[in-house]
Amino acid sequence: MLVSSYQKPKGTADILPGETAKWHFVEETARQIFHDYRFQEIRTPLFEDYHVFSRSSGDTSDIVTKEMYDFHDKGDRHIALRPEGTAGVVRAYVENKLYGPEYVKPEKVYYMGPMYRYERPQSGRQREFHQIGVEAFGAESPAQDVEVIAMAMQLLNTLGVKNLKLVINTLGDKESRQAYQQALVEFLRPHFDELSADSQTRLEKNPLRVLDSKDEHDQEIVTDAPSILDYLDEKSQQHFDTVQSLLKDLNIDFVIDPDMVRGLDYYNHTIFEIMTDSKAFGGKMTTILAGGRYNGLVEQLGGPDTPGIGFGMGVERLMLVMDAEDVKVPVDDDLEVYVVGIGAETNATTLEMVQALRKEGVSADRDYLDRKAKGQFKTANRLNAEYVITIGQDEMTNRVANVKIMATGKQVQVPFEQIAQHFEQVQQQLKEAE
RNA sequence: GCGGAUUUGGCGAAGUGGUUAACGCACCGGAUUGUGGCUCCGGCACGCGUGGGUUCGAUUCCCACAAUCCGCCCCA
Repeated sequence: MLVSSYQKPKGTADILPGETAKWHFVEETARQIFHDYRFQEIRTPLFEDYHVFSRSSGDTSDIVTKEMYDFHDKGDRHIALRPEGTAGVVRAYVENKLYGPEYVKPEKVYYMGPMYRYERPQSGRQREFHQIGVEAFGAESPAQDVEVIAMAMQLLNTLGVKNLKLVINTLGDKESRQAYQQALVEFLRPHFDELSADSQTRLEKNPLRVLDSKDEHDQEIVTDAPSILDYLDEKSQQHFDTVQSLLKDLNIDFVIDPDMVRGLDYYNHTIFEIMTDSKAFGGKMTTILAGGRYNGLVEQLGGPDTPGIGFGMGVERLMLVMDAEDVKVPVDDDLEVYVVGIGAETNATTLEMVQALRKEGVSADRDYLDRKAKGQFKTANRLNAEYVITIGQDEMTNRVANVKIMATGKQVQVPFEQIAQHFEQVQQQLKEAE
């Protein structure tokens, strides 16, 4: 036997035929729900100019500084595989001038596909992974925030994920955020020496990140830190209040976590995460979907001042949860008819038979390995065939085949023509004869 | 980037410094020259992650590397 020396790249995964049904289920469910909310699909490149991500995500974010899967191509262009979906979509929105007056606003789009981050693989984390996400451009209204959140909740509910916890926060507008950041730095600076090394760095580069430090002592210090909620200007406060009241109107439960921040720098106003304590992650609260508002990002990437909001969901993580909760995925791999041919002379006839059945819309298959009748029946049984049609010398002569109902073992003779043209009638007759 | 564990056939899993690497499952064939189950019989690793080293001899000892899994950081 030839020993394969090839292995998939670290952190990637093959999605095999047995698993794709689950992917179809997730993707089709998402498409259907997005359709109902009037979001349309957008497809953008898997790679972009490096700066599309570095400028949008923030030069100090971890994604840019250590997780970007980037390289220089033969034309010495600095390319990066997309680490997340929003930046590329915004770039496409701007480049194709989807903000133009001929488009109905808001522009609502969704995407699904692979994302890339250069990091150590572990449970629920790969270098190539998949996200399903949405973006809505052009609406500043809190109702748009709530629509996006409600759609996310409906998606996860429909997919059978239990124990969902919606956590929201606001970062306010630019001014509010700056005022808060200043207050936070002033509060933290006296504690600088007590902070963990990581948080000391964060204080320099992105002070808000100190808030969600995992370090216990950091957490103690942060307990008394000022809250963003006390630094919102009137407009920001009003936006956040309206988001909350609309969520209540829709009976969507949520909690506010004023310490929640985001890994990407472009967010402002409403940010949210949907978490679950599924046993897939050892019962610890884990985020499977996250998003927020990013007013200003479109402008940052060269477009007109345009508000936006969206979310991204990690598909592999979602599926770990679905597995743990034993979500039943509809599988559509049932075989209706297996055609058994006996003897090499039946080769053409059995092929014609399966083709005729397929043209009727019946799923049909046959043997391709020159197996004997017994072997073919075993295969039909393994494939869970509903019917087996047997064709041998006599059948070819008389143009009448044996049709066997595998569940009962009952077998009847049916003319070729009837099978090839009206298999549905054959099925009907067999059922009535039961 | 740091730390831990693991790596024997398609899958699970024994095992030993020395002629043919258990066993189970799955699969293939036969008993039944045209019919699914059971049973019985037979077949199925030029090979024990990769590369070196020690040795008369290595899957078994040593070293390096890789991959996988898990944790930290961070995140979906």
